[in-house]
Amino acid sequence: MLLLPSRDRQGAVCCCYRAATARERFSLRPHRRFYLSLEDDLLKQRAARTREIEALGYRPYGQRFDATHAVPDILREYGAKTAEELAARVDVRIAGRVMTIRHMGKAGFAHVQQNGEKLQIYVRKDAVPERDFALFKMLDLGDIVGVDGYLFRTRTGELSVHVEKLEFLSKTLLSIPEKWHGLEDVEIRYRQRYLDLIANPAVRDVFVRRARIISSLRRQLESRGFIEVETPMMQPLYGGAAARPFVTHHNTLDVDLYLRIAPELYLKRLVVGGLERVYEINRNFRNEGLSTHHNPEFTMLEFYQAYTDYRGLMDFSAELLRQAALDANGTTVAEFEEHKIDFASVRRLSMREAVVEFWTGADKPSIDNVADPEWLLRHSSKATAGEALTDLFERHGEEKLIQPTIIYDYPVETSPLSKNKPGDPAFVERFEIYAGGMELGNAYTELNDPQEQRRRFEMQIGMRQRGDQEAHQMDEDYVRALSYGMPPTGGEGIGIDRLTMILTNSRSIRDVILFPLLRPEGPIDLVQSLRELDGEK
RNA sequence: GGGCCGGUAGCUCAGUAGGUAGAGCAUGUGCCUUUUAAGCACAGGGUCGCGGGUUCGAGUCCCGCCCGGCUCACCA
Repeated sequence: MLLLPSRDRQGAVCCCYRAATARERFSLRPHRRFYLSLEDDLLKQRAARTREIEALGYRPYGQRFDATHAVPDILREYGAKTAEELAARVDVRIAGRVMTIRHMGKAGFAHVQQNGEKLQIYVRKDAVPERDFALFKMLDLGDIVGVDGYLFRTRTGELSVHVEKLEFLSKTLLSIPEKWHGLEDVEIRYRQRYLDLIANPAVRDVFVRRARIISSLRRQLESRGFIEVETPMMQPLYGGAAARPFVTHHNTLDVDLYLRIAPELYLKRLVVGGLERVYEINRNFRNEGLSTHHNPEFTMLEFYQAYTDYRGLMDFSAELLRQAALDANGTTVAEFEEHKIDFASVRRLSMREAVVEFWTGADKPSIDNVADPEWLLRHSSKATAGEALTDLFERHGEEKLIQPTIIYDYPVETSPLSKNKPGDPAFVERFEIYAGGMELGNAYTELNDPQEQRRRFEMQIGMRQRGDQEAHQMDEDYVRALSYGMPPTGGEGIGIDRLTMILTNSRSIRDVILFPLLRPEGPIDLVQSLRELDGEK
């Protein structure tokens, strides 16, 4: 009886978590058919109306409709034209979803929405075939129609289509959200994103801008000779990041596989093979908590460029971000929460400098302090000086990095795949990009010495044996690939979701992912209602 | 996983002190040929997230559970 989620979760427990029998499930919901809820009522009305539409000779689920314009095109092209300018008749043929209807006896107005924008149509009895006016009178909010007519301005000045022919293209059986407040229930917005997109044009805009960001990055990489590749998402060994994986199973091979936590090790194998500039934009999966900044599947751009190093990537990253901001928003300045974040330039600080600069509280350290292992270990509970420095940076610096900032030179302990800094073996040539208080990207000069890589993996295995579940595993094939010689290479990953958050002023990562991960919803009960309607025909 | 907040009509929300469950939009019927949150009249629509308890009586108080949001922890 309830077609929308957000209530009656008990059934969900029953069917999803306890494997109840059909009889148990039925007995839990004994009242279901004794009530005639409003929504069942609406469903019945609309099913009946579907048959009436058919009786008038229209197909309730329509057919091809070749429009002359999309609604946004008309608004752009004719939005500024006066009534006099429109007097020279402009014929249009448009399609869209009916969002409002105002009937006035022998005439009426409606707004038709397409691609997130609305255009008013005016239907009067003496201007359309009799059958079309009968159809107009039985339209429901949410139906999809096509119209032929000409543009005019109403007495109140709104650009509208004076309809001469009405076509029916698709029936809605369920009610669309209310016109004034739209859809605000966050849970329904995420679960039924299609309703969110219909009701909230700003949501559509976020995803349009997300697409522009991705195509901007692709265009920039392609223009510099990078080629796009796809590497395995199901991997027998997972690696390239510190994270816990999702596990799955292949039946025929009878092997467990991991959903990748990063594509890194495969992309570098390709660099070994001579694909000197490669990139991949796709999903990573990490079996960890959810938050406003974390979704278990998220989109990363990773790219590798042979014969450069992390310094080269710093310059390139700054340009990539600047241009992506420009392509998404037409300006390098992004309004994010209460900040104006300017991607025109990117500040650079070493991690040690950042700890000093952003230190909160008394006894601010000196650069010499943060380079002193003993001092570091006194100020953190971590086991090694390197981990202590990272810990202090995360506690003091990270959230203050609002403007785009590169933090460089990381301790070796947390970076098993990066090349050492010459003359400072405790550090590696690595940087991360921060903006809006979030980590956006991570890059380094790739470690290409197979002996050193073997030692790093062994160090990680030691950490794993001491209980670090996220420490890297030994990947012997990767060491073998490096043993054939990988050119000196710089590699980088950029979190597309987070970049999109900043460039679309979205507080939560769920607002930039079309279908963020949620717990499965309870019974929907629509199929049963539809089955009953089918029987009543 | 911890803390805080929320779940009442299709949608957006009220709900007083524990005493017969409300509004606007949407829906149905009638009127209305340039309206625009169109208007007027009448009508229908609720397992108050689920279960248990206290009580003569629970949307309201207590306990447990489900779902969501924020936040902390972990992470990018």
